[in-house]
Amino acid sequence: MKNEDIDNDGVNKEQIDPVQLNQFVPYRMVHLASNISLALSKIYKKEFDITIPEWRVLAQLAEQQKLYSKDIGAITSMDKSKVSRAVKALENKDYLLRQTNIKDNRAACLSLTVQGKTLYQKIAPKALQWESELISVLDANEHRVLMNVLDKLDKQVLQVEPACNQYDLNQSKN
Amino acid sequence: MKNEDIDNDGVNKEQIDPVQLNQFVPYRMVHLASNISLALSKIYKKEFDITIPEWRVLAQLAEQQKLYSKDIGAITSMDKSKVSRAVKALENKDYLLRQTNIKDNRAACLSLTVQGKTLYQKIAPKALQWESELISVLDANEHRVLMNVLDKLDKQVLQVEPACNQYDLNQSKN
DNA sequence: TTAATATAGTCTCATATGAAACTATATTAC
DNA sequence: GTAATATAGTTTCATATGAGACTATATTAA
Repeated sequence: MKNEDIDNDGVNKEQIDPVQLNQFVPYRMVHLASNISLALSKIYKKEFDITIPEWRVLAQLAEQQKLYSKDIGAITSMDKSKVSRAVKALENKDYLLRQTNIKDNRAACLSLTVQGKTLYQKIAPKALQWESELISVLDANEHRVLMNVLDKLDKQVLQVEPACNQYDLNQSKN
Repeated sequence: MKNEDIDNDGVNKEQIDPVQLNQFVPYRMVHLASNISLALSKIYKKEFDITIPEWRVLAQLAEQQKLYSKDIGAITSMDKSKVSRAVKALENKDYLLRQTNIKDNRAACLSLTVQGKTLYQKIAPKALQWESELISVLDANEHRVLMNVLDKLDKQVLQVEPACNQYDLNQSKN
């Protein structure tokens, strides 16, 4: 044990590292993402009256032309409820067309209407412009490292989680 | 105009850059943060039965000893409703003590109980261990750049947003 | 002192969410 | 063919959220 200091509540101090939230990567990532999400959602909402899930569906369909809800969920990492709601909302606004698959009546092939494509063409430049202003404070190296780090952490976050649920992590500490 | 291709819906293609979500920093950050948040919240919930807002309050009070709700909100970037709920929950579980400020009856000085400090000492090593496993895939340089990038983007995200709300960004494109 | 304003924190309300139940359809096993 | 199982997508339900109304208290202006 590092030292024997006991504070006036009888709790041993300095025994453990304090978690400084400001240097704690999970907090920093979640906090930044929340601000990014908030800023973009305001733009999407105010200027185009769509939500972020709707925007993701729109962007995927603009890129891929035709997709099933299932595929959109897989590509955008949104669960099927979220996709279902976003698709329904876009359809109600006439941005999206469903065509039931003749081979499988459960699934509907989704594509954008002309209005949907037009909307996308209005939003996409703003989204890219917003992103470019955001990352304008990074130099080329920082941007490159960031994208690489995001790739690595995306993979690693899926590896770390189950370990924590199944084993006592402190075992590996001693 | 780059070219004159018109697709069969009459929509001009290749006129605009497509937004590839996988290279779109906002999407990547939000997606990663969501997975991080989900993984950590499962651990906090399963092993300690607390939420992420409660964890943040706990961590701040462990670091600072005594704080007002207002300060915790400011430090952790949580709105007052969220702080209020987290404080109430921690108090109900006897992890936190409120002492009304004699000088100002509106505010309560918050501190951790012995149980609260003990809980923190159990969670903190797990949280740090989880983080260290997460970032174990980064080398020293990547980690350093990441922290620096997070600092820069934290500041910049607050700068970019209002501009988008007030001006047409496309103006600066031409 | 009294009125007007500001502040700390709680509560209400409308909305967003994921998990899981559910419907309808398709596929597989027999 | 029929039963059992799997799948696509919707809906329900319980929970988490932020905005803003609200309560109680404090401060400032007159």
